[in-house]
Amino acid sequence: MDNENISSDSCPIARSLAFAGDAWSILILRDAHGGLTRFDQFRKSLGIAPTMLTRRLATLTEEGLLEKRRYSEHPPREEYLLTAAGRDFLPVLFMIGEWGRQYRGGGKLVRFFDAENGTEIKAVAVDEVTGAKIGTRPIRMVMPDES
Amino acid sequence: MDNENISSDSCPIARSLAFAGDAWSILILRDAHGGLTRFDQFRKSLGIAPTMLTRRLATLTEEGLLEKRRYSEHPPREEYLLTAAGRDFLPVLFMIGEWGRQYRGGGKLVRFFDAENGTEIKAVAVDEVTGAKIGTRPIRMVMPDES
DNA sequence: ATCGTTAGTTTCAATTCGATAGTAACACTT
DNA sequence: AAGTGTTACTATCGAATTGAAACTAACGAT
Repeated sequence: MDNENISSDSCPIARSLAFAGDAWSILILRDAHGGLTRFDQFRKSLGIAPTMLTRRLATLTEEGLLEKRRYSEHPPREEYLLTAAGRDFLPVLFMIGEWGRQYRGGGKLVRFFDAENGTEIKAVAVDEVTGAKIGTRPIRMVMPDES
Repeated sequence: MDNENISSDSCPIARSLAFAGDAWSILILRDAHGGLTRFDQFRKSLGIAPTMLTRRLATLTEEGLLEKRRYSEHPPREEYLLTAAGRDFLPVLFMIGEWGRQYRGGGKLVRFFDAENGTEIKAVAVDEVTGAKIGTRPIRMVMPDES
């Protein structure tokens, strides 16, 4: 998909997708948010081929969503921790999840609760300024000028 | 990525990704939200190979995010319109965009404004119940029981 | 000394992707 | 009437990516 050109695109969605535009990366991020840090934990959780996992972890690390930390010198062992950029991906995960819950919700699904007051979390995207749900008010798109 | 098994997964994220887990699909959805409806509009906007586009449009249609509508009988011509499920994908697009804006924001970016009051839209994900931003409060995950 | 664990690499076949060219069904122009 | 343009594709084929399986390195435990 020629990620080089897309990264210089003026669309922030395209730019995000240039690195995390595949399902494995997003699933790795999901698991990282769930607390997994190690190669084998990801491998077992995802059933991913080790070649894929190596490459995806490397990309996510290069792109600054994960960072490698050595947790043992002998033998040398690394674990992968979320960076701030990786943690800030959580809202994306929740919105993807919310869509899936609504439109692919058959059978049993994992559920998330607010740990403090016990209510089930229902993620919605709102405009921080108006407080309105995204999609409920007309939107005007402004292209950057060429200057 | 064996979408069959993943669709029966208990994770709503995995289920969403089983169909829209590739960058082209998401970009098509983005353009559909931007008002594009026809094959050639998508092709030119995305620079996608027609083979890919045919396949992606077919998948998105099968999965119920787009619907095909005949807009001309002679010659037979179809256009692709967003369904309710497709429109409800907008929050996902906005959150992906917001992440890109924050972490891949160099250079000029498209911007979105509330058409009514002119303020720039800043999409944030919140828990509809508590009103708190997603990620600012501890979360408890509950697996579905096996019964 | 052998087994198990962790984090990979190597190899290779199968699938998918992307680019290019071609097709079908018309409308429009000359 | 013939040629050109538009739209929505399909066909073909080489290149790149993916997935499965086996193997390796560096230990620690028994």
